[in-house]
Amino acid sequence: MAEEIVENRSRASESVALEEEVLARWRDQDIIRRLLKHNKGNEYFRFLEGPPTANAKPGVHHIFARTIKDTICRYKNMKGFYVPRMGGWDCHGLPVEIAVEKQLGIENKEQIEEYGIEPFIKKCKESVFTNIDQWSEMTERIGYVLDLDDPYITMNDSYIESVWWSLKEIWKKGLLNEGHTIVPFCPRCGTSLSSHEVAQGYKEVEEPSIFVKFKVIGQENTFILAWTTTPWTLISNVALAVHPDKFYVKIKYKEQEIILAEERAKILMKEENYEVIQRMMGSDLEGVRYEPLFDFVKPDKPAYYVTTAMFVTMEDGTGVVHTAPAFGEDDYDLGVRYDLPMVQPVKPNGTFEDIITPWKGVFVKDADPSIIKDLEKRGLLEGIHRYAHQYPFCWRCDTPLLYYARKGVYIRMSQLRKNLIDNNEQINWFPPNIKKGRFGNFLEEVKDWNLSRERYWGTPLPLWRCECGSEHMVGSIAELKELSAKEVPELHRPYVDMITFPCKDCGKEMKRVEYVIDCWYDSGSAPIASLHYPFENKEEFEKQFPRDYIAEGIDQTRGWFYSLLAISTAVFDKPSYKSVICHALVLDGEGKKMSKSKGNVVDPWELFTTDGADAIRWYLLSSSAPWRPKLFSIDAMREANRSFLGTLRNVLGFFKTYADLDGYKYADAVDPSKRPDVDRWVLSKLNLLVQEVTDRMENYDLTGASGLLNYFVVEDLSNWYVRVNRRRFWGAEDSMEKKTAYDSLYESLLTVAKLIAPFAPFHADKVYSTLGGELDSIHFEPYPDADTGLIDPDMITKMEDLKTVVELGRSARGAKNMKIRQPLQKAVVKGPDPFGPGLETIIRSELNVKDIDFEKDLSTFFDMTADPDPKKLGPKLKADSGKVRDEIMKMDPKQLAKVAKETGVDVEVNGRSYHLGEDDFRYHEVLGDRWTIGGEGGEIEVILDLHLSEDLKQEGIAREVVRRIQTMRKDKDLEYDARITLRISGDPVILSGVKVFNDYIMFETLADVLEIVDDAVGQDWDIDQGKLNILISI
RNA sequence: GGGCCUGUAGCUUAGCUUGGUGGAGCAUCCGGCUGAUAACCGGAAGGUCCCCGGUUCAAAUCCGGGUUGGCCCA
Repeated sequence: MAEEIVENRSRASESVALEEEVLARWRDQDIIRRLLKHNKGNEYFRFLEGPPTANAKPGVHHIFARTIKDTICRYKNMKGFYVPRMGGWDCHGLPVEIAVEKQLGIENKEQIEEYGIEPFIKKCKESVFTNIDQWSEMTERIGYVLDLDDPYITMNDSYIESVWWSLKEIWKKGLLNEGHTIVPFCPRCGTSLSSHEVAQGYKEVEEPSIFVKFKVIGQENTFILAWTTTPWTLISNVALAVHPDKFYVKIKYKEQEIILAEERAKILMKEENYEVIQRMMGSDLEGVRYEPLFDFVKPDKPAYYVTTAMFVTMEDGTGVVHTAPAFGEDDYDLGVRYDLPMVQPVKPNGTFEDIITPWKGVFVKDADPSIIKDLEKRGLLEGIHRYAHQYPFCWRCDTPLLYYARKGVYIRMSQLRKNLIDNNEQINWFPPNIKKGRFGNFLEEVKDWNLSRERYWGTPLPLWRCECGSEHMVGSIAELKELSAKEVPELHRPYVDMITFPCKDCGKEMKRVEYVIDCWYDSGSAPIASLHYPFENKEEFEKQFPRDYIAEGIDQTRGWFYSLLAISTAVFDKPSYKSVICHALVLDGEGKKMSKSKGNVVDPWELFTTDGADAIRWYLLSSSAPWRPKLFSIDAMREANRSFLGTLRNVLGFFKTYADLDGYKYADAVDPSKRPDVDRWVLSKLNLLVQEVTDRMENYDLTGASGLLNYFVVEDLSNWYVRVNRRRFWGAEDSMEKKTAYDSLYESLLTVAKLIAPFAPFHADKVYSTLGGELDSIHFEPYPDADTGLIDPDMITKMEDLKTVVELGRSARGAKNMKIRQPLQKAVVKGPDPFGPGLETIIRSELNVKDIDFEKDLSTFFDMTADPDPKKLGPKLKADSGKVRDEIMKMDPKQLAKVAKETGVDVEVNGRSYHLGEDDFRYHEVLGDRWTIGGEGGEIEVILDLHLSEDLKQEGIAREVVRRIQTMRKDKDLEYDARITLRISGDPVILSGVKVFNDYIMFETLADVLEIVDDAVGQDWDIDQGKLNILISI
């Protein structure tokens, strides 16, 4: 076990050493910066980096995202495109504020104001880049080509200025409004929460839910029954809502007449007796007026009547929903539709206003029991139930959240719904189902975008307002300067709040509306603001819009993917990106989310020092499609490293070992048509690979491409081409065989290196430099083009058949326990046409046979056998059949078949004699004892001749001896080309083999002398054929 | 609570669009090969294709319900 770990380490550290060497070279030669300019002047491939927040450490999932981005961009760069890759940092937002609050030991807005906005945002600014060094180092270490020298930074004034410009564009189109929105609000912290924060705080709670009776005006003793889980909102009730298309009933119940939904009546009243007086549609109830439950607040608009709404469900309650527009989103929307008054008698700290005399100053939820009691006393309560449901709590202080109507500024995205959907049509989604599914569905129901945040650290909303109601949206720094005639030190709060200017309508002072904006708007503006458009880079912006490609986690569907599309639709009515890869999260080995509290987080830095970046990159891209969740297993990653990168390094090592010995340089390559069949095969496969990989890459199919590359490197190149051609590299003298082998292997390695360069940039560059690449880095090379003229489909088919033949031959040997080291005389192959002398050599050496025959019919190798057919014997012989059968089975089955066919068989049992004819037997074909078969019954069959002549036996011994000598050479760490002297003693049978194959043994083991002695004093060996002792000296 | 995705050998996964005897790799065991490779080759063993129901001559595959894990939303 311990050994295994050491092995894995050393294997992995080979990778790390290689990468560190390449990294050092990249640093020396400034490769990354040069790549950023590579192909400048050519056509653009327009990529956009989604800005991470640099105040948290990068994790494995960030490496995943960056690998996906980098691989596509590197590919396009090699394909000849100029690929600008500007880095970006997302700086604003509540998470930053919260981090600073923690640092300062404060936790609400009052405390921030006490501390001072100016020092507070200074702290925010500092905190933003807490971990920027880690991000930069990670980016460099994984080889992500990204411009970190000149990134876009969402908190810079130039960036903010472009954001302001876009907001003014939207404002000019009349798409920016102020109005109420219902927001989740923590009464204790005094702030609304972002949806992300709310999502963290859902808990299952059990609360009282009550059935309340609303007295109908103008109908004696008649009530509408409604249901609520928040009794405290009844004080703010202004309407009831019913479903327009459902049936409602008026029933007689306990001497009163009650109106509720028919479906609900059946469920709620099933144990009781009630009589239906009247049946009607919900829409029939619209406009019915009722008496308010409470009269603390006098509404300023008509209220207290029945409305209709589609959101009313029959899942629970009575099918009648009590409506308080100030305290629920559905309620609010309904209020807008019916122009209902907004009754809001609750203070921001969650207590009732003084006008609610009985409960003034009481926290609303605490007032519930007493409100219930009050209703009960007045006979308006019909029942109380315990009701369990999910309710949000403040994730920081555990206070139940309240939904409040708050004023806010929003973009009317609902008005742009059709544009969003049309623009989405032009986007190429990976995986494709996101387009119509998750994202498309979201667009179908898109809501207005609540842009405003009552916070401090964010892009300030550039809206100034005068008390006369006049508004002005500022679209640039220059405009602000001109209006105010003041210098603006920076665009953040509180500085920007101090800027005022006279109202053009009334001359009074205009003040900024003190919101900052949602930070998703910041990052969604990146295509515009990263270039400081339209103040600078107009031409560059036009060249880069829309972007060709972005890639982020699937959690960004309603985040960045949406904000990008929303802003470009609102400003330009165009999508801002054409293709997008949504990748899934990286989970731990058990499929659980990685989190610090679970302690299952994989530290990227550890992986960099143990396994290296290419291993992580390759594993993440090749294991499954990017949108499949990655169950990150270090073992699986090591396996990917071992099998792919390890094999590649090894093939390269093999090439280098012999190329150095022979002083081989790639020059004057032999024309492929003049190379051996096996070379033309590998070049066929290579060029096919180029074609197929390119096809996958063009379709953003990184996993498909990596699978093809893996197969070629491991199976075709290493396990087949190198394996079957090893001897061509060993030969001492220069030959055409050898030259072409080098040429073909060199070309294969170089092309493969270029193909994998986007995936495993370090290994690719190492292969390139080892092969003597001319440029400073492989990454400046063009991506290979397939030479389709070299693709020979017949050759590919032939080789597939040949491999099958070898496989079946080995299987045939295995069936009879015949070692491959023992040469056999003949293989007989059925199925394919002859392969030709070149390829047949491969079969001869792989199967260790002297001859190969191709036959159409193998029946001559089979003998006919027979056994009695029990179905025939039974009916004929009855009780004796078993005994007759036993008797016949004593005979040789081959002889039996012959006799049965010729004369029939006579048997005597218990004194009775029987004659069995030809038809009483079943016949079988069995292979003769001399042969062994692989693939019997298949399309291709291989038969091997097991007969061993004296010669073959002796050669078998010779090969055993060679094998032992080679093992000893290896153990002694001899140089590959070291010459040796051999002294061998042993059993006579062994020595006779050695004598006959003296020259062969010397040639194979690079021996200058081979002496047979009486008693060699080297190593003892015990092989199948006998014992021997071998002494090697130099 | 809702929407989307997901579940296949001990582990990682292919197959699902278009129904027809589930296929790899790793790990295990037996055997073989080896002067590039702790690699490789032959063989064995290992499956409730998450569960239940439906459609069908036939379901891993299509449909419905449930469930696991994930994401998004509430």
